[in-house]
Amino acid sequence: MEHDKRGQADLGEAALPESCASCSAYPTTEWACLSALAGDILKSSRRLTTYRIGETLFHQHGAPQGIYCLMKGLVILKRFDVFGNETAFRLLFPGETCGWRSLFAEEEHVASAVVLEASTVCLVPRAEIERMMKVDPGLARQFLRTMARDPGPADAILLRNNFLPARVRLAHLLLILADRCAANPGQGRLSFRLPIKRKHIAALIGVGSETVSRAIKELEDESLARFDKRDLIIPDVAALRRAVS
Amino acid sequence: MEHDKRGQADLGEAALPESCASCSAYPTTEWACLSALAGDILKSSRRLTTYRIGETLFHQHGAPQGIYCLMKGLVILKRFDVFGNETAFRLLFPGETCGWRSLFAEEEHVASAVVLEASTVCLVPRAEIERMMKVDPGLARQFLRTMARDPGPADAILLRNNFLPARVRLAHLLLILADRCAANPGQGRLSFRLPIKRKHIAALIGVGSETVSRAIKELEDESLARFDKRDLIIPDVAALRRAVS
DNA sequence: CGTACCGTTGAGGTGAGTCAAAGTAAGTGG
DNA sequence: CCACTTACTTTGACTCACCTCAACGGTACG
Repeated sequence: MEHDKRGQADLGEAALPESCASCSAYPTTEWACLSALAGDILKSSRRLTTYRIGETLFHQHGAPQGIYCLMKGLVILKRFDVFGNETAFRLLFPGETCGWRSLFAEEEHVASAVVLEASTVCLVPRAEIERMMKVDPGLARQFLRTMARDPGPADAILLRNNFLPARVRLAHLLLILADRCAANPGQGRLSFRLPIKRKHIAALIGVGSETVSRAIKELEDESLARFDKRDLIIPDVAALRRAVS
Repeated sequence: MEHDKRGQADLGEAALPESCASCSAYPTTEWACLSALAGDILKSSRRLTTYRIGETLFHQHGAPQGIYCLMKGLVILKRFDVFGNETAFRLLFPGETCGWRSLFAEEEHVASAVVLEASTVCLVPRAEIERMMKVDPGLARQFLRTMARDPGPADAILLRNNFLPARVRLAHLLLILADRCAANPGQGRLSFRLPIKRKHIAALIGVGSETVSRAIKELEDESLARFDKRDLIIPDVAALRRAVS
């Protein structure tokens, strides 16, 4: 029952693939279960787009167009409430898809998908998803699994829990990010580069960015982590995990 | 794109139904889409159980047994973290199902389902769900829709938002409950009986129960609501909604 | 008629928000 | 390549919302 490791694919400077099956993101996506027939629908219908930092795949309150498949880059899912507060609840790494929740709910988007790093994204239009599901009923099962495993809601319980102090929530986020970003996610020493800015960390754990600064200092004072700009060293993952549980 | 009204079915003192199709909860469940063939599987495999207050349908960390279909009563989904904090994120009303997330994720339960009112529940075993999905691919689509529309994550953004004061979060919860519990959910005056205790309100909006008491008084001071034990009167729903957005 | 739980109220402490300012990095254009 | 602008990060001082602990009345239930 361990976390699966989607989005670890190293896409490097892969050329734009001719077919989806040859895309480096393909094996970790839901499409990997498709038969050749449905695969052809996918290949011929997907629309490849590149996005620059700050652009959005879709906006809160917009109508769902299809499913977005991140080939390269980094995307954050965030939501603005009526008071102007900004809440982030998910990072999207290469090899992951987004946009499916509102598509299957047949409702407007409740979040915006904002590009944090220059990204290459394929959009699979909704009509073709319908067709593929008819051809391959397994695709629905696959998305059922994806949605059920969506870390968003589960993480929220750790990351946005009012009863947990900011320091602990930050630590949880670091552990989650380590799982994704560290070269060798083990139990001992571990170092990696944070993929996001302080303010995104703040939005993910539901505090102000000043509080993130202070929580970072606390972790450093306890020797649980060392920060140097975006570079992070966790001397002892097990110790960090113990400290927050 | 409005909220659908599952769980409004008035089950009264319905006798235990012979078949699922005649169950008062049936029309609002995912099973409603089943063909006669799959319906037979459902009918012959479901296991009906009655629960008393405080009993649980399933425990956090337990293995998923199947999907629970609430015929009568009230269930709360909550999660305990390592610090002993208790966080509730969903109320289950008659005609709704639960247990599907961990089932489809093939992971252990991340929450416990605790009975708040004496409840009548059918368990549909996982093996039969597999069989029904084979016979009726539409069932997978139906659960996709259910999961995508799960109000839990969406509500969490309103109810457990650190940036919103307790008073506002409480108001949001009242509006959500009004949608479910009020006889005539309209825009003007509205009254209904709260289905849950103060401490459950507290767990749902992520504050202590003392804070709930104080937030209640604040709403009363602003004449946005009047509480008398579990009985609630909202003089002007539109005004309340305006006050929190 | 106890016993236990629930709900309210009070007093006190504190974590984190807010505002403001300074330091630091990252772009931008000449 | 440097001056300049802009965005990001950190730090401090202050305030406040909410947590915690504690006490009390009300209610349910055996």
